Amino acid sequence: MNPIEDTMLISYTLDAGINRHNMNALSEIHLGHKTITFKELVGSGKNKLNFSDIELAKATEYAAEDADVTLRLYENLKERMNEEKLNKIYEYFEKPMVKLLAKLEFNGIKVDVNYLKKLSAQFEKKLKKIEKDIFTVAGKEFNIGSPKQLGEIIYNELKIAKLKKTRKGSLATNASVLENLALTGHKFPNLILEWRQVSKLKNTYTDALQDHISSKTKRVHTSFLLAATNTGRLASSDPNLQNIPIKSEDGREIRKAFVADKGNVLISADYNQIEMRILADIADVKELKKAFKNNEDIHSLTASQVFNVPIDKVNEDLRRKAKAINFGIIYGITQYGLAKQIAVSNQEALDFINAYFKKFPEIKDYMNTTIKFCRTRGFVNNIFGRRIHLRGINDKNFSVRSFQERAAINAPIQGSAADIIRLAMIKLDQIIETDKKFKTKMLLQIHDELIFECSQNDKDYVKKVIKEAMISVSISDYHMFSIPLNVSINSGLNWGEAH
DNA sequence: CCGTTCACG
DNA sequence: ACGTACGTGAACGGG
Repeated sequence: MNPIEDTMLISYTLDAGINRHNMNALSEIHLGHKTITFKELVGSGKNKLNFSDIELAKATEYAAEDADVTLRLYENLKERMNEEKLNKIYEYFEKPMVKLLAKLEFNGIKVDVNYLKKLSAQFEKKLKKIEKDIFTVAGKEFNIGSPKQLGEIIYNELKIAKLKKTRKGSLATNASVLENLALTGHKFPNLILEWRQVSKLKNTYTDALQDHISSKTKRVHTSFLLAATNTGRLASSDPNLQNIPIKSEDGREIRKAFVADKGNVLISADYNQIEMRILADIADVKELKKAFKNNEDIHSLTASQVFNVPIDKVNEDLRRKAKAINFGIIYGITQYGLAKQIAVSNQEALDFINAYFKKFPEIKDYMNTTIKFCRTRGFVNNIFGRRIHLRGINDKNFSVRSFQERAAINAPIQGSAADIIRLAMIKLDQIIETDKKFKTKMLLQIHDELIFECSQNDKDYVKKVIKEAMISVSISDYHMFSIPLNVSINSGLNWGEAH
């Protein structure tokens, strides 16, 4: 029995994709009452007061309104939730997360501050060096971090290629544009790309992370947001620990700064290709389901089907392309998107997509059915019955409508994966609270990955239990999976090593 | 405060 | 005829 209720989470369960879920917004929408905001109460800028300095009568009015509005919202939303039969989503997927995430936030994760400082200095040196080269090539000094100034140099001074503009009409200098410019043989674009990467790592990670270390615990404590995404995923902020680098060489170094306490290890447990598995399940894709049951390499299989070559003749390049197609499918593929991603012509991309749908016709059916359903109902469901609303699905603007259609295809897949890992977290939290032999702390969730910390001595048992729990959520009361789940699990003294 | 860019799944 | 692959948050520049 969990007696705590939360209007924000009820609203999220009912209206994800329609509203924001904070009390002020909900009050205006459902009660037609504009609340006193905290900002109005305490002021802003240099006149900003502390809550303790607010006149008692005013503080009372604010606090009483808060309580009144919350109760009225609860009565209002609870009714709708029961009528629409969404109470199970709220009870089983939302409510248990509140206390659980509080524990994750409270636990925090240790970072090696000296190591971060060393990395910062290293990046700084690298930046200075690249900066010098950039100014030499440009023939003058400018703010490399200003896309406006950079665009001027690229298109007006160096005249590397003809103008590319962003949606809003400014000069485009993003990575994909620069990569194309690099093909002209000019060295400038690659210098910028390198500078961008290193400055990103330094500013956003090695420098900023140090400011987030708690002086009390010497650890970093993120905030997990439970009602921020449309799909059921969590989000993380202050700092965001769900986008710590891993893809580049320099980036991976940053993961090593996340360390286990003395005598402990970090454990990382990843669902393998969970979204492709869910696609195979919801779209009932015979070939894919068979492949997952037989533990086959799914991207090689795709390559062999789409490019019509025997599976043992699939080379690295074909596999890479097939992998991009599989990702694209989950995002609601377009020929333009795929063409850009794997650097082929629009026609070739279209041919690949057509070949793909011919081999996996159930996927095309799933897409059509999902969009049709969404057009009439205004929302889609994931495998557990979570609802995601797509407000613009019938918009008369082609671009808006297409965007919503792709989101409608993606939402049940991404959202089912999000709810599967929620179940795993809830299950593991119960084990943590009840199994005296299972001594471990849950630290982070990164969409398809969980990070734990436990004693060196316990790690073998802990890993076994985690893996078993994550894999077995599939045979729960909520949904019978037609495909097995798989989990990779590793441990080490730091996050880089545990991955 | 918005737009651009880029880090992640 | 659209100029997009889905979902996020943070840093920075510039009005």
